[in-house]
Amino acid sequence: MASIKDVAAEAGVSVATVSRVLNNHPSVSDDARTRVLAAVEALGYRPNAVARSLRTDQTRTLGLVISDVLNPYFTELARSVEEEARALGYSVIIGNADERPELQDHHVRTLLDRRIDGLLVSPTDGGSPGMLDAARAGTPMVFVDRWIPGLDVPVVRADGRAAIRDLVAHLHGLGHRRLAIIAGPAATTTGSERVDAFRDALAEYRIPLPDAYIGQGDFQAESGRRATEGFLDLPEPPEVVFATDNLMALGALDAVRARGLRVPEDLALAAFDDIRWFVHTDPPITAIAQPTPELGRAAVRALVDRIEGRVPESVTLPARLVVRRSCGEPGPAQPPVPTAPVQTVRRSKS
Amino acid sequence: MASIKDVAAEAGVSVATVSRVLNNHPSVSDDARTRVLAAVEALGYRPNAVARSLRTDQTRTLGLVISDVLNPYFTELARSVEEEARALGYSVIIGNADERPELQDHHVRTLLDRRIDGLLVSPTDGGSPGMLDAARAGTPMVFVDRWIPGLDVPVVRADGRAAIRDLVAHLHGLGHRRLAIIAGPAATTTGSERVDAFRDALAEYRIPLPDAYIGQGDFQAESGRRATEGFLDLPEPPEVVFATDNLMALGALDAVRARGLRVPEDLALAAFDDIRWFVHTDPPITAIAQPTPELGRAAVRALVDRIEGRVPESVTLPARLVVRRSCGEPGPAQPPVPTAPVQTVRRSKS
DNA sequence: CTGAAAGCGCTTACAG
DNA sequence: CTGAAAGCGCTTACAG
Repeated sequence: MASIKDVAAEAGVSVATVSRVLNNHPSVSDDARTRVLAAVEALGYRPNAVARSLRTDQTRTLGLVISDVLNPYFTELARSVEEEARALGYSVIIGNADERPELQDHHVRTLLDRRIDGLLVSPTDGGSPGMLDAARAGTPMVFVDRWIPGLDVPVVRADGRAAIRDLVAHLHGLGHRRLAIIAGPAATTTGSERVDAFRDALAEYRIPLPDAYIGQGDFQAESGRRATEGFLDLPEPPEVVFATDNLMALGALDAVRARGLRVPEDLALAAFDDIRWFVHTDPPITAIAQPTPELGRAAVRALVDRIEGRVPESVTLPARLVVRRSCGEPGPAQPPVPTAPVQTVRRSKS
Repeated sequence: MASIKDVAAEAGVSVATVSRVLNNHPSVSDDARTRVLAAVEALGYRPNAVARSLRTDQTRTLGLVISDVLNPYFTELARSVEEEARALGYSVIIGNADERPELQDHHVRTLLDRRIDGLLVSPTDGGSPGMLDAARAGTPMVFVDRWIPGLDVPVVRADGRAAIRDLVAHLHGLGHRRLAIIAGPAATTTGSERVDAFRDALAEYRIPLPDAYIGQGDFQAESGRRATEGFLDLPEPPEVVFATDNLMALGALDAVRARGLRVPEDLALAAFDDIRWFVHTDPPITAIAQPTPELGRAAVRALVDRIEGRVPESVTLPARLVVRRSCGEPGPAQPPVPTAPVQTVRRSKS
């Protein structure tokens, strides 16, 4: 592979001059510039980013550590992150933690070893050692979606409280009184917040949330299946299950189907996080949608602000309820529904 | 951030010695080793991967350029690639081409600038300039899923021909005679192969595949929607549509639903690529499943073989038909189906 | 405007 | 077993 030396030789100038034209330094004669460019072209020269990074102490690379690539929510997030980063002149390296703290730490460490300029994280837990070290070491960092309380790190996320209130109002209006939830890990903010918001909203209707109606999940499908089976085995099973992410909703569907039961007749279902397939599931699933691409973009902007010496801002965007048919909503006569118009309920004020 | 010099000073040895213990070089005294390790611990030292890469001329990093991260097939592929790479001591950087050749080239170039040790690609087209340059420049490379003919690059992929024959036999057995297909871009191998295989299989039943029954898609949902609308507008619409990837199948479902029609009564649907949601769609979708994780692993092994001086092998694995209910298969009385056992049809011999 | 030189943080023959 | 030194490919004061 041609190096800057080869280009310099070919152009008959010093490597300093080559470097200058490559970096658009103003003080280069037109003549030198022309010859360098010709040499670059002739040799198909491409600067070695590794050498440049070592010298300049910046990689123009962002690390993104997400909890699970197979979760469409995170995939969409990753995509918007890469897009915005590219627009700002950065590359992004994704690390998939698979909801495993040790794997998350592995990626944080690897990313730091590569001297990424900043780190975007949606932590898998309450704060693994590597994570905490990174934050304390002063690595530019921003949390997206999930975060770790008590750290001085900006957070970009969606607020689901209002949408969860809307959901509970919706379910109550449909006549449901026994409502259960499949929670994510309590160590994650989204794990605990969604349960809290759900409990608070139920309280407004004086409906309790007994422990038996709280299924402990880990944001993966299998845990949603298990939790749902647990609910169905109860002497008095719930009428509705609220799965706090789309994969656990998938698991819940698996469980219901495995018993030969039906949604929503035998058990209604709602999910946090909306995905395109929810329109076509049997039945279409009522869900809470996050403004995912906006979150990704805002997170990148905050991180780049921090990296480039500006003051980063935390951002909270509203989530919204999307009503479909999985909670026993009235609709066109069964079976299979034609055009199911998507109703959107705006978040209630405050 | 502590450098190797700091560690050397702290341990009272030269940087050479520090480097040796870090790289497990045998000739280091126990005493020196102990002191270096203690210094490393005390300073929380982590070697700078950028500097190491510059010096050793290897990054222990693989590039993976996929056509679309939002496609669950590629997400699953990416996950298994990262997993296998990690097991072999490599990191992977993913580039998402979004089915756009220029974006693909951008990523190939960026990855090469970073001096990745090898490149795994599922090309978006017949071969963008950057792609071709990389192959010719001698970058260790392996194609996964899609490939570019005429290049001396190993290919790891699934063979869908047998499964497509099985599918056509299945559809014919169900009484369907007017069969349409939504193709991917002709410039991609998977785009053209699936149509060819479909046409050949139809020919065995003396069923023609008129141009009007070939919808031109681009592997994205929107194109599946458009193609399906085109079919429905035909004076004699097809009885079945075979979408050659899962996103175009999603688009097809959107189109059918938008007209207030039903699958499979008004139009049957089958898809290439199986995803977990197909079990729960209305109706559950008959699809051709690829051994995706195995493909990812085999591709990494081939690439690492190539990088480490061994001889890489091309690998072709069979895809298989998974029969569900979207093609008018007989099943438990409508509506909503309880336990839908997944039948698997093994690939026919030859 | 231009070049010689230093230096980023490592690794690795080479000499002892 | 150990250290001094060269060098990977760049960038950037510094001097001219």
